[in-house]
Amino acid sequence: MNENKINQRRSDIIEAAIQVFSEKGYHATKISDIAELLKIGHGTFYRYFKSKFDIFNAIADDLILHVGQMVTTEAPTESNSLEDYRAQLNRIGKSLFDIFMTDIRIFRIAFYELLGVDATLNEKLENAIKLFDLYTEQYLINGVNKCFLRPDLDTEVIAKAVNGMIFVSCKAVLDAEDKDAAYQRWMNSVSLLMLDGMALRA
Amino acid sequence: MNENKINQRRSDIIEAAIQVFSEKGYHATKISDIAELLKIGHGTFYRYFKSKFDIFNAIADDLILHVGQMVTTEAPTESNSLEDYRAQLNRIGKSLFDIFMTDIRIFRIAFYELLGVDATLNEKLENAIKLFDLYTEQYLINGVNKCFLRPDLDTEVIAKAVNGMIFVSCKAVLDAEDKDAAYQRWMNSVSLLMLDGMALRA
Amino acid sequence: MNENKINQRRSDIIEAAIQVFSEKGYHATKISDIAELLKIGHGTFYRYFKSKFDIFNAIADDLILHVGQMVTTEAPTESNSLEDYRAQLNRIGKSLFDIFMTDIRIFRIAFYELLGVDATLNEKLENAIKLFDLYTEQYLINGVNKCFLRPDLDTEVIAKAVNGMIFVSCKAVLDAEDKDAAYQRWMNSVSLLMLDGMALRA
Amino acid sequence: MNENKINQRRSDIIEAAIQVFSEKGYHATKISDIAELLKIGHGTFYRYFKSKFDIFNAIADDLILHVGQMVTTEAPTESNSLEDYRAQLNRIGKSLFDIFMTDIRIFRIAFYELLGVDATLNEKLENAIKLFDLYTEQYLINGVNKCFLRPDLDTEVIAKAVNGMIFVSCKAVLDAEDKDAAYQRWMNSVSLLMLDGMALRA
DNA sequence: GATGAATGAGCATTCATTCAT
DNA sequence: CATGAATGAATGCTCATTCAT
Repeated sequence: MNENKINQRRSDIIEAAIQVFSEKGYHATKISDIAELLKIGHGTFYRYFKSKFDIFNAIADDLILHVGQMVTTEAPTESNSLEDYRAQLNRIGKSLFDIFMTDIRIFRIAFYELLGVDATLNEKLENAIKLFDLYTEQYLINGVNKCFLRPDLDTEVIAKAVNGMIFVSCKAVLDAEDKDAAYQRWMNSVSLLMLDGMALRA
Repeated sequence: MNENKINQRRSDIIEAAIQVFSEKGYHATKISDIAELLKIGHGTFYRYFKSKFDIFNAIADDLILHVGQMVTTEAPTESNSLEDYRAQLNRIGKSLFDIFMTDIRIFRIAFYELLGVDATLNEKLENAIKLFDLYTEQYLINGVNKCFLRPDLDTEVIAKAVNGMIFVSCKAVLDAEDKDAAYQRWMNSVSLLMLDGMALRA
Repeated sequence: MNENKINQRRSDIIEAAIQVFSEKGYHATKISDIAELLKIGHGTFYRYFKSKFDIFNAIADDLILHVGQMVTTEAPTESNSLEDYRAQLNRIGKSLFDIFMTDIRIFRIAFYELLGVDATLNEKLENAIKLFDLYTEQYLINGVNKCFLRPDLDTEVIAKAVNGMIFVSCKAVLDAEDKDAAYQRWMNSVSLLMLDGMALRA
Repeated sequence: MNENKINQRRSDIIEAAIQVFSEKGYHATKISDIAELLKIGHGTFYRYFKSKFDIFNAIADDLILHVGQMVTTEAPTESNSLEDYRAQLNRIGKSLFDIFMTDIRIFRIAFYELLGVDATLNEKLENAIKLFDLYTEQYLINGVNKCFLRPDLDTEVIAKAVNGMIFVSCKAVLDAEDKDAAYQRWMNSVSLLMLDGMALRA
């Protein structure tokens, strides 16, 4: 069997596994569920993955890889003005939404399942989040350096808070019926919160 | 055995269950783990709770109840100026931290375990969050009405975004060594983000 | 449940396990076979033994213990003449036959199953045999010292050869219909071989 | 593919199987282990042997055949004196050692694996041993008839006892570092035991 | 009420064997 | 003929739950 077919089958199994994991959760998912979905023998699963945990790990790694790639695409020091920054924020938000919107099920796994399955996975997710936090902080530091963000920002803490908002946004947009409209609403509000605050200014 | 003793034992079991669930997670927790911790027979467990799921549900209900109570303590319409509002924000934040700081294990369960165990529980948590979002929105609406918050706020979306930040904050503070210091840093940054934004103003 | 009942049940399971192992062999024995024989749930088995290997090990240890006890009962330096020695040989042979005759199935396990299941078990059996060889050698050395056995005996090798004969004898006697008669025949021949040899002397 | 090639491949597979069976034991040996050793597809195995059991049987048959051939090479009635007999004993012992020394792995299979795999195989081995016992008995009877062995020998029993010693010897020699030296020691002791006995004679 | 012995449904995983290519 | 992907029967083991004592 050629390389392509093997990879195809592997992908099919991952695809089916994502489906079942996102529907039933890790623990309630039986290998036979995944196999049945593909109409293959459940022994076949084990030709492609070592164990149930193995495939879950593979899915998690994929997810984390995607997020990592996304985050590194934009250079943190690129923007030189508040306007640049707003635009950049928009691009980042868009990419993140795109990643998850491609497959809502992945997001569901990331948030409903990744934690609590296994200490290793917890750590993996924590590290991914930490990485994401660091990148966000770079943007903030850049803004402070370029003098378009407040000089007294607690960048470490604010980076995490901002990312918290972003994750909530992702979830909300993905749960919305009209995702484009939701995306606009959230983007506007998040960017308002981040840059301008809610207080009415004279 | 009188009513009191029964309730005492029930509480003991819940206490032990919280301990074990937060350490091992729902699926890895065995009823016998809980029983052993209390030095009772594991058959006894079933005289107080119908099933493993039953007690987990009870814990979740408790948690959600606490959050609900906290939220309703403050009247959303109380503050009349930005200063009042800042103060109120601080009180709300404090209460929330207090709930979770009383028992970090509860928080761990809420975030690491509640999701993914069962669809019913997911829904319950979603509802609690929705409730919390609604309350937060009331504060925003009050601020808009009283003219100390921007009139064009998308209160529904912003409420959710703000709550997202708050949850991230709770996690961060609880994970910190010096929780009081962390609380101050986070409270300052979150309230800055909420009210003033990061942009440097001329 | 009191200690006695627990031990009783444990013994019952061992008894049933010996039965099934000796009939079907280790690998072909299913835990459920053992459980069915006792009309107990197969989960019950695991209350008394950690695993299939665990109980097999327990049986092996028992067997080895018995042999060890038997061997140490007779003092190797007791006999002072060829006549004493013949008598002692008879006693030793008798004990060994007794051990195995109590339960032919144990013997079958020792010879048909103990080897090849697991390296640890192989080693255990080898050690038991080595021990037995050493004891036998003590008897030979005593005989040489007391001058009723040839001074040029290669005691190490001969001890092993003698024990080889003894094991073959055990097997033969146990397989015989009339075990008492068979015992007599074998005992006579083995002791003749050991002490006098087959050659006709002038 | 011509007959020769087919037989060659069959032999190769048997050779590899002996290797793996003797290393891992029957049950722990996977068909794919054998195939991998030969760098052939494991499906190919089934073109030459019906099943895992089939090849094991073939190996066992081979082994038994070899022993049979060896035993029949020497005519039991050849020796006419004790001296002849001693010499013949040496030749027989030598051939037996040779068979097994050619391939220690075969011996390991014979002793560690043949028993306990399957009732049919057990019976086969028993028959081979029985055959060997019968031949040995012929030598004894010849010795009695030719009056160089005691007239009162229980030839049936003694044949078996002697063979027991011989098997133990084989094992010991094969396990020894210096096999030639070991062979000498064992041969001397066994032949002493057989013909002369251990007792010191005046 | 308390206990913990008994239970068996349930599931991950292995591997001999088949058969389409 | 050779291959190795696919298969699924088979089994050890866990643990929530029951119930006799």
